[in-house]
Amino acid sequence: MDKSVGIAKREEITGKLTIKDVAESLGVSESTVSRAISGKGRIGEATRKKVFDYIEKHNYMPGINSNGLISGRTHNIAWVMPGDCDTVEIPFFQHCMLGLLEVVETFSYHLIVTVSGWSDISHLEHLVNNRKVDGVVLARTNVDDLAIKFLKEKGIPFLTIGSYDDNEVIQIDHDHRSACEELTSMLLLKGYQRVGLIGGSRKLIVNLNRYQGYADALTKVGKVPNSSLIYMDVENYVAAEIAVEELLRKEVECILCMDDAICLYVLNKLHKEMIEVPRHMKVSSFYNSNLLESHIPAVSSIEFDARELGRNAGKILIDYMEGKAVETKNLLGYEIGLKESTKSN
Amino acid sequence: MDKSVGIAKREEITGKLTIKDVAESLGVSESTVSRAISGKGRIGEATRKKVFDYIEKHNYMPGINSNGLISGRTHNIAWVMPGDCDTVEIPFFQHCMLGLLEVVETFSYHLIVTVSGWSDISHLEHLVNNRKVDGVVLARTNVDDLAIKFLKEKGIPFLTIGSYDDNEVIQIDHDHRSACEELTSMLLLKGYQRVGLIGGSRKLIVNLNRYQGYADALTKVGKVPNSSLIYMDVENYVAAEIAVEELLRKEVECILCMDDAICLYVLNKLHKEMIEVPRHMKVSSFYNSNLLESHIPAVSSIEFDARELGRNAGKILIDYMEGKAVETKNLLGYEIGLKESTKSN
DNA sequence: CTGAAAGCGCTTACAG
DNA sequence: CTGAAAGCGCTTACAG
Repeated sequence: MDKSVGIAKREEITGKLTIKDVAESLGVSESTVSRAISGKGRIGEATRKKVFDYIEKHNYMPGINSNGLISGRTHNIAWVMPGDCDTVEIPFFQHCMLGLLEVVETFSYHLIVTVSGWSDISHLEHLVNNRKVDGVVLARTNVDDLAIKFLKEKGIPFLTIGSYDDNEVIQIDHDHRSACEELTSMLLLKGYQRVGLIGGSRKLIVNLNRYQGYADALTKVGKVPNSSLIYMDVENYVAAEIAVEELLRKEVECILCMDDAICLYVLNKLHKEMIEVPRHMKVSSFYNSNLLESHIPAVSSIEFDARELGRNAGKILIDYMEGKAVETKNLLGYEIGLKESTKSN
Repeated sequence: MDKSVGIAKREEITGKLTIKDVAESLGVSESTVSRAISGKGRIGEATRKKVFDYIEKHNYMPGINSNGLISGRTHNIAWVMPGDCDTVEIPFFQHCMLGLLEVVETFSYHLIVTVSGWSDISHLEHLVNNRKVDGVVLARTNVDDLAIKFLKEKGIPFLTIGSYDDNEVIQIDHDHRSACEELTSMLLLKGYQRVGLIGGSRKLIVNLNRYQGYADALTKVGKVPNSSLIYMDVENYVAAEIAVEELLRKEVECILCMDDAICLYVLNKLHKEMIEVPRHMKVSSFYNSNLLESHIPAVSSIEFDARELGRNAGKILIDYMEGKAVETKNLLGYEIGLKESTKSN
């Protein structure tokens, strides 16, 4: 077998055709070529065809930079993900991005990805300050979000995936609060009296909303959230394990998990403790990623369409950038999937 | 509660500061300002400071388009994912992209994402033809890859994640062939005589490589791959179910799955059939995503570092774009994780 | 319908 | 050390 290893070195820069070259070769003016290509302004059909044939044959392509210089636009949109996203968020962001990409590309925009941290938004700043983008989509909203503050100050069009308590910022989100309320209510209705909650970081607004939904459901039936059954800021297996141990001791009948990563921890811990689901403990998740896709028993959870969310986000932002009036608060629906894991005995 | 809904409409375009404005306000020439900012050419320290103070205070930022016009570069790199990527690939691509992003941003490039399909590479074409990018990274290699053909023809620097049988294309990949060979060999060594293989699409080069590795291992011990125990192009649950049924009938002792999505299907089917793993059947995967992360029993598989792959990809491409000589074939290592699912009884 | 000219915001030899 | 001028590749009034 020939296992020769190759070495590549870049030689010349491909000599790119300019509008001037085309004009000269064709014996017309640059303006004419420009008009032929853009289709703007009056232009003779014959000339038009001549130009088209030529650029087709010689593979002329307009330089985006020149156009950008003139229009002052880049036709780029930034997609800003958290750099520290965890297991559950990865597929969510990916689907969301794919949906966003779909509509953004339909409108001839391109998508520049970047990451930002809790306290470090330097990449976003670079992108915005260097005017590399016309608009920005934030993939997540945090409490006291630096990126939002920065973007507001800059006055650049932007939209957040996730809610934010500011009527001036354009935002789109699934209705986590209602969804969690509804799911919790259903469980309460099934007669489960003692329901524990294990949730993630309270720096994420989505978790705050999920908590609210849970609390709303309790309030509706005249209960008050019992803080001794609530564990927030659970972000790793150990924390989840401890929460489960304590909830077990407190003899809850059902454990609500704020997302699938937590739910996975919980299910593993219960398995370890030989607690059978749903026979001895009901379990439900507030977010349906693919993590639990094939878990046996199937886990009850709320189903959201991340891709559709991304599509909507793109549409709204582009509308806004093009001067249309858009609503600042946009909420998308969900579905509740009651499965095996919460079945009554 | 105040539930007023907001409406946003974009008003004026923020009046952006140009180098001319700065020059006039400071009573110096544009060239001077330019030199102060770029640091190129001789410039008085006093002037330099004056300019810096001013742009700091008034928040002047250079227009990327102008610079691009002059340099002919965009400082953008394209990240091209398949639009149809499945469950296993999503976290892989995400991690890979994050690694790529890391190094690309270090070198002051930005990353433009786009998708391409089997037969539709129009978005990539648009990006390249409009000179929006200086280089391209292909996230996956297909058999008869249209994108590769297109990029070669264009002469734009690019790199593929995944192998490709062409010594001219710069490529980086995990060593799937060796990895699969090694894992298969280990299983063979454990004494499993009849080993079945269930694999995905043969249009993906990675699957071809994995198959090769499996075949290599058999060859090494003087066996020939038994085609009746090999099921390729298995891309959904039904196909996997059929494959498992047949392998069961053929009394294999062990099932090798080419990736975690297939493996998940297989495990589910075995569970349905009440076949216990590893007691009655050994199961192993050739790729370790997070899909099986918490499966009980833990599943043997090969572990790759997608993020590191992305980082390396970025470094190599940038080196190449900057005129350095780079190897065209780059292979990364892996680890074999033997777990519960392949334990002998 | 087409051309000459000015200009988008910046950089970079070329003179001072 | 600094300025005036030309130019990057294109578009768009303004004349013809």
